[in-house]
Amino acid sequence: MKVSREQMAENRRRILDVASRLFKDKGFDAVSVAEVMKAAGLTHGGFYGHFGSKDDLVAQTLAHSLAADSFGGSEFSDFVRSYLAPRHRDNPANGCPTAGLAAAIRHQTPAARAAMTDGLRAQIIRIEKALPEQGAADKRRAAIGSWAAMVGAVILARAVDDLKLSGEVLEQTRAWIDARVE
Amino acid sequence: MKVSREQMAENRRRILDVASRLFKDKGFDAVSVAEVMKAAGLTHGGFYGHFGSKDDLVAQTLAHSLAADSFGGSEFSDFVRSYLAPRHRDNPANGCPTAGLAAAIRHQTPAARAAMTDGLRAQIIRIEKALPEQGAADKRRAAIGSWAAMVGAVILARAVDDLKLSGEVLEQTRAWIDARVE
DNA sequence: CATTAAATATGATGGCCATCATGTAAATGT
DNA sequence: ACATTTACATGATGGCCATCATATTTAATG
Repeated sequence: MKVSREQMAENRRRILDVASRLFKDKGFDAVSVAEVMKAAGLTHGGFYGHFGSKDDLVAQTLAHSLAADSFGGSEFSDFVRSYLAPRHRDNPANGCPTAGLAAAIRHQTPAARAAMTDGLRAQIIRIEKALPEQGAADKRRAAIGSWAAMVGAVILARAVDDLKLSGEVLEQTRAWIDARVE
Repeated sequence: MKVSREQMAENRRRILDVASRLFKDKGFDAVSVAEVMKAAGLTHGGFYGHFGSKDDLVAQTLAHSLAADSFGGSEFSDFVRSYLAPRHRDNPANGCPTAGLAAAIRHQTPAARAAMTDGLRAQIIRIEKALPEQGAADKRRAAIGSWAAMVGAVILARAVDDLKLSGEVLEQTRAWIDARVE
């Protein structure tokens, strides 16, 4: 059945939101188009009215979710603390799309890689701005280095089986970044 | 046809080697059992004589490849330099299994996670030993922090579409780690 | 109100893949 | 040498999934 224009726009938004959470939670390959549509409260058939293909959904979902891949204007050290917290490690579905999906983007289409590229560029600039005063060159270096460490630490903490080791990775990385950025 | 005991052992080793390269290159999901066997010079049918399932292959491949996830006893800063080099970024198949596979391990079996856990523990200790003199607590912190940054930087550098940004991620992360570890 | 167009639903289709069943021939042990 | 075991090959099978074809229903239009 046909739905109103706004209903359709909302459906589309819901598909993207739901896809973002599912992809972050289970990975691109483990999520079927039908599963996304069902989670959005629709059936699989209507999917191709919104997106050209699953690859298209992946790319648009990335652009959609990376646009908000940010910290809420908080102090940098607070951002690091919450990013490297067990709560974030344990909730990939609601967490940072870079931590959840960056490694999988190598295997996606050029459009998806382009979305990731834009997202990374924006994130580096956001961190640069949030960093304590230093020279511009040092600032960029610290922004890139600390972001790499944050992303790497969350990925490692999520990969590991042992809660103690996992927590140590988060906490030591946090302290290590903090010491460098003070 | 049956083959000799040594032939069989060599076949098994070749399957693991080939699987390691393929998994790192294309990801667990994108590599089929048949593809692994073919790359090893065999047909798909014999697979289940060596491994109980594809999941079993994944777990054993991880244990196999993470056991060697090391630097050749070199100076730490040389290790960082070669790890964060374009050559490593551009050759996932021959590269570090942690950088290539850590993020995917969340979606694998407990046995795979256990292999990753052991691998990470060992790698942290290797780095601690290679680090310049400091207090033991500082050493562990620096080992974990710099390893997280290295893994994160390679993952980001590989995710991104723009060679300049990708190279900048590698080089700035290298410089950032170097400055902290001197 | 009647007509049209469009958004979803329902229901194929074809391909890929993990796994299994069975055949075959060579290696091993006696 | 022979019997037996066994590593591998060949050839199903069943399930899942992306995509498509077609039907249905209702918003949009005038």
